[in-house]
Amino acid sequence: MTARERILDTARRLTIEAGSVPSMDVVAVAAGVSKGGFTHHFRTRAALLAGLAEQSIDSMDAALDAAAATGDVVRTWLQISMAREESDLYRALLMSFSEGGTDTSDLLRRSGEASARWERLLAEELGDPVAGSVVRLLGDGLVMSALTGDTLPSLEAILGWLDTRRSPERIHERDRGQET
Amino acid sequence: MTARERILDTARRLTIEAGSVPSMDVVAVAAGVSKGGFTHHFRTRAALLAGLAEQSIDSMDAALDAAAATGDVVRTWLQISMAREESDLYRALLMSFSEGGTDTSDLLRRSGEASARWERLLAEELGDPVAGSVVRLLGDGLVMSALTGDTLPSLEAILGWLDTRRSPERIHERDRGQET
DNA sequence: GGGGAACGACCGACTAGTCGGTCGGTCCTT
DNA sequence: AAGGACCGACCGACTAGTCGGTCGTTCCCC
Repeated sequence: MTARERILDTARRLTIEAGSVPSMDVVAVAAGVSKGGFTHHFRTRAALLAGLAEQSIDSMDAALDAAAATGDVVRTWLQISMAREESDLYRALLMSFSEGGTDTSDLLRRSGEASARWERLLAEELGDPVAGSVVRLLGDGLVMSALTGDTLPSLEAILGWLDTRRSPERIHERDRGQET
Repeated sequence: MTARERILDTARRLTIEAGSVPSMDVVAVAAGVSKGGFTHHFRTRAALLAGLAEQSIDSMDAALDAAAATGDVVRTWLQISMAREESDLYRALLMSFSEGGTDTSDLLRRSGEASARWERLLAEELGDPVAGSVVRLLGDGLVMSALTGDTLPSLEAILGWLDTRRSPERIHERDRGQET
């Protein structure tokens, strides 16, 4: 495991634990690397944020692309959005992006592009652009409200509510599962 | 207008403009008050955040309570969630709450209680607890995703999508408007 | 009713610490 | 010996919070 990977993994873990991306010094110490060693791999804080974001977006892309093959995009999207770790990381990253100071405009842009990509997958599976937007926003809402520790409805309850929204033939198609 | 109100209003404006709650010094200068005068009214940063949160939650409570009288809770909730200023302020506040350091646990608690209150109003109007949760989360998602500047569906599109989800007699009831 | 004590509002310099970032240097590999 | 990986002391900007002090007002007692 290279030092860069070690730094990135440590930063990810600390971010999830703390709820916000820690300072460069803290990450460096926790990763067992000197300040100089840290800046050798991540010249600026924005570079660290970009690394974390790339890691996160890539894994989400992979999960949703795989789910698209079996018609499970909606379930996967909501499932990941409800996962504690993913929520904390994603929220902390978005928070850091809007911190004043370091230029994070292209991070926000890339994050927005990823959201649009995922929304497209959702819309395709649901056969309705508005439904795609709604479910995508629903996931973002799950991430957001995990912060205040609200009691959330179960994944199955949400999926059930969504299913009654769909036309009968689509429900039937879904019930047949992955045999298509 | 008292100095305290001036500080609070200035902090609110700067927060919306910057996307995050500015430092105490910045707020003090912008409000035309000295550092000492500032701390006289807000002893700690957490006190400032609490002031902003109270202001925000109170206005939301007032709007939704008024909407409940005319059966417009869902529309009002989504409308406010889509409003630029409200989104920016609400997001910035939640972000500040999870900043490490100052004790903001009761701020998060109060925010969570407010969310639960609003979700109850939504569920009552929709006649379904799961639908109430979903719409509440939808609003949170709108707030969240306003950060990345995504193109959002129109309010009418979302309301239309939600209406087809409701049972026929309820749609009819809604179409008759406020005459009940 | 006049003098002084007490009060709250406000001031601004100061502290102690954290932050992101820089830089000259060392070590190890090829 | 050359270059990438890594080291750690250092810098300046900024942060939240403290503290001693200055006003104008009010209230009380003689």
